[in-house]
Amino acid sequence: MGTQATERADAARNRRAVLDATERLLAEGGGEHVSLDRVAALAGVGKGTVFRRFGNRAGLLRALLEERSRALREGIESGPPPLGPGAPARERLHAFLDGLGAIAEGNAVLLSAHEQACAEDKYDDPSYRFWHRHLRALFAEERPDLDAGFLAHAVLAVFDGELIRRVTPPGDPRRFTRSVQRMAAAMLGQDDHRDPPPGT
Amino acid sequence: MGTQATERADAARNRRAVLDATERLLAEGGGEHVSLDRVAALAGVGKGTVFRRFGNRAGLLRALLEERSRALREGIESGPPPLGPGAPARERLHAFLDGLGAIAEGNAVLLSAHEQACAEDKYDDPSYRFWHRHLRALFAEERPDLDAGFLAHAVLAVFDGELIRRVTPPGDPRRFTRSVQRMAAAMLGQDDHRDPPPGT
DNA sequence: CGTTATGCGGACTGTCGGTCCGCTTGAGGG
DNA sequence: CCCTCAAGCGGACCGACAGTCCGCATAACG
Repeated sequence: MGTQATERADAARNRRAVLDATERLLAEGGGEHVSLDRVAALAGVGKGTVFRRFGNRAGLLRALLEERSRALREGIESGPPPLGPGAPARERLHAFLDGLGAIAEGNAVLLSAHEQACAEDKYDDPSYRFWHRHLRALFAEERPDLDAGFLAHAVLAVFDGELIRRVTPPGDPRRFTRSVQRMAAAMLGQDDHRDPPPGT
Repeated sequence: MGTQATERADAARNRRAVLDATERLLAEGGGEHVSLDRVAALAGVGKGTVFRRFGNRAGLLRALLEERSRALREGIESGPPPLGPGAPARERLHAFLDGLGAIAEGNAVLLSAHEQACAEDKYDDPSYRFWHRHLRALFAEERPDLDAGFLAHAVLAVFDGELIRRVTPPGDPRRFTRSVQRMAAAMLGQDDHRDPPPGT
């Protein structure tokens, strides 16, 4: 990704211009009227260029989303704990949801647009699969008795742009993230972030 | 709903024809190419008729969905326990998810199409709001310490047509429902469907 | 059977995602 | 410095679709 091995200078420039234009349109109007015509016009390139670079509408939005989440992905794979490997599953889960929640809260409109565009092949999206694998592994480690794969889908299902907008009151931008974290904790069991239960 | 106070006979006939045609198109091809042109053609009516009756694409799909879920809704409001009023929250929750899960499993394609069409005003849909209110009340009753409203959204978020298709293996059509029920039980706490905890 | 307003149909419009192909231009070798 | 040529560009073009509109048909009723 990023810059291809051999990418002509103008191609790279256009790539950025298109991405920036998309971002601006998303920020200005509601995400719904981000048509590819408009993106191309605002970026000052032809429509064909957009398609050659990103394949289709979904690809364009996905590229933007991946740009936003690359750091989180790398942090999970090889960063320091508690996000990266090494911390207990509960803490990694908390850290992961904190990071993903922040991205989602800051890009709710982009998220909606992407969901819309991806129709329903979003479950094949590499990013989705990565988050899902990670969550599944964490759940499986902590609660081998539950269906970790399903719980992972359930947690991700809540990352819906419109829902995030609805549950985020003005003046408390991290409320969504906290709700998700508490829900995930509830799924794992009562002992939220306290010591192990007294039953042992 | 149903039949308006004064509805001309041909109007009622067309209404049914359109609904049936939509159903057939949904069943045959994948839900994506259920264009209103096609629905009108198959129903043997003009396009204008479809729009006059249902307002728009989303309205058409919603009408079909409401038809499918009317019985469940009535059962919740005034049917016998455990679905209707009177049973403990845990049991009502289980019964509700059983009913809603059955509808969702049997109408996954319709569900996808509806999500697609509703873009993101699905949270204003009367049906959605009804399910949400019900769930929220049940959660609040059992776990007043958690954010019942958010949990209700989280449970409903999982009712996604494409997800249902993905997690439903051939030969186990109720697997999705069971997964949802177990997840909801986990949200409420360990004592799944057993007797009250020994702490009392 | 006459009257009327309710409902009908399908041509029409505007927009969008996506394709295609002739032209331009960056980049490297002579 | 210029020549070559493929990588890249742009925007005309296409088909499909949601939604509108208005002249016409007909159900309902006395």
